Amino acid sequence: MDLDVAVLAQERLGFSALRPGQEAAVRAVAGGRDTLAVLATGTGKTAIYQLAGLALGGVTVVVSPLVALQRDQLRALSAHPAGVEVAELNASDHAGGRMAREMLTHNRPGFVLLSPEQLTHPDVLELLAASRPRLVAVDEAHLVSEWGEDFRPDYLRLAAAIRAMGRPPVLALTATAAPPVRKQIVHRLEMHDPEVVVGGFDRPNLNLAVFAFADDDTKQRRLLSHVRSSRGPGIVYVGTHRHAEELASDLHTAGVSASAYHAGLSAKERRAVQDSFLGGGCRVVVATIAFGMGIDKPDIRWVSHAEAPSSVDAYYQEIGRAGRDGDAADVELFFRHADLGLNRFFASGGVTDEDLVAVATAVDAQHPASIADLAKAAGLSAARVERALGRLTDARVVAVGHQFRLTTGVDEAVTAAAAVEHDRREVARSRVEMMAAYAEYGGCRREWLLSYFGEQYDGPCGNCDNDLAGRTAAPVEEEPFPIGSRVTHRTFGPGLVEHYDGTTMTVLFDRVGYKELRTAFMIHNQLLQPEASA
DNA sequence: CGGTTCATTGGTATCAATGAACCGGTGCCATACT
Repeated sequence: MDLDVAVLAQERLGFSALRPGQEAAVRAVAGGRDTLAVLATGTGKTAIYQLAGLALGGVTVVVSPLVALQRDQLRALSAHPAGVEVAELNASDHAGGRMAREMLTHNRPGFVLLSPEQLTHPDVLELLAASRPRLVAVDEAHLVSEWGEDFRPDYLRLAAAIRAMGRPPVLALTATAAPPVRKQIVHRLEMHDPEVVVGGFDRPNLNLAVFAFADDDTKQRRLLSHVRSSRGPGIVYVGTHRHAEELASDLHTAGVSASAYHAGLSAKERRAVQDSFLGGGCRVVVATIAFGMGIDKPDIRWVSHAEAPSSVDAYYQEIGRAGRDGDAADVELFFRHADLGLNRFFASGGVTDEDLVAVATAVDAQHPASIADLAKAAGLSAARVERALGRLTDARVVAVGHQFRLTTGVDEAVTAAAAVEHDRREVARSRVEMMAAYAEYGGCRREWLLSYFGEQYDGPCGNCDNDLAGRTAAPVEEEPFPIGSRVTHRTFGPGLVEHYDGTTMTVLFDRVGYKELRTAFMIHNQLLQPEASA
């Protein structure tokens, strides 16, 4: 398909230039291909689905995680007179819902913004299916992987909803996704032979540093004085509501303009903190992971972490909010090994074999039509049923149509789903351990982070703490397999060589996640082999 | 996993010490009340 994306952008949206990643992604989608675009914030991801939608014509369905984001996007889309309609569809805006319904019933071209939950309403899905959408765009697509498992399970049912809409091309968009997250997105959205566009992860203006502590009191004191002497707007990420309140209050006492932000606050309070931070009234926000998505403040000068987040992916997402204006910004991790306990706890929670048996049996015997029916039949809470159903869906042993059905026998389904759950837990735990590996790394931190995201970079970068102190990673003794090559381990199975550090190597295994291995041991005992090419 | 809270204990006044139990992050949505 010979589509002049630049001309389309100019004529319909008034854009004079497109970024390289944007053009490649639009071209692929407009040509009818499923596309995963991993592009840095600020690349204009909205423009990608907007242009692709205009090129394909008809209705574009945009799945977006937060009502607040939908509203921002609605504004952005309406700002350019592209000659099509834009409407949101959610529980909090009846007028918007009416607009969307009207647009769909009368078959008018345009964009419909909604949450994954909306697609579980049969009437909404029917309405969308009847309009034969030409494109489904999934924004913040890493959430398919991060939130689908236990928090917002309807992310796991997107594939079924997309099938019900006639399976138009799927465009998944995200700023941060390491290889296993990309794989998970492709798997769960059932993307066929997708075009994968990956832009650069490098953020050269971020100065990376880690301060390590054994003792919590010392860490808290150092953090407090660090923030007191900081300059310009900044964010401190903490692990719990309680810490957010305490630190904000301590800072306030010390004369720093600081506010806490977490999901325990009322919508009104959260709004006030956010507005004050954006407007410059409040200089420091002490926040849990609730804060950040949709916050587009270019001059955030620093981001500090009082506790390590649950993965390097989450860490990179959070520090990525600093220095969007391109000026230097300081990014500091106050690390204590014991703090990983909370993350290990969050990573270990999951689905028991008993739950899988109960749910699989109920699906097989009754072909329930809804989660509520299924919960009643299995004798479990809806939340537990959702989680178990998620593993069965991941294992591809349950079919979702008007009713839930197993595609195999009960025993086989349970075995397959239990294997999925086992691997999921291993991967989640290994992701927590990678956070410690980053904190304890002795060489160029920027090089380490970029290799985590599969990007080649040769340090020193000269602006991380290790480089500035003249520290270097232990020399790599041997490098038997090239970085980025596929290998097979006798027990861990196939994986990707990520990194070498002194006498160890890091491999990302498909089934069990990240492992740090003794390089010499692997070779001597022939535990690792290059993967036989297919 | 690790911290905080709360009840029990001991030995007879208060309270320190011990250990068990509990809790911890993200947001859609619907429904039932003012």
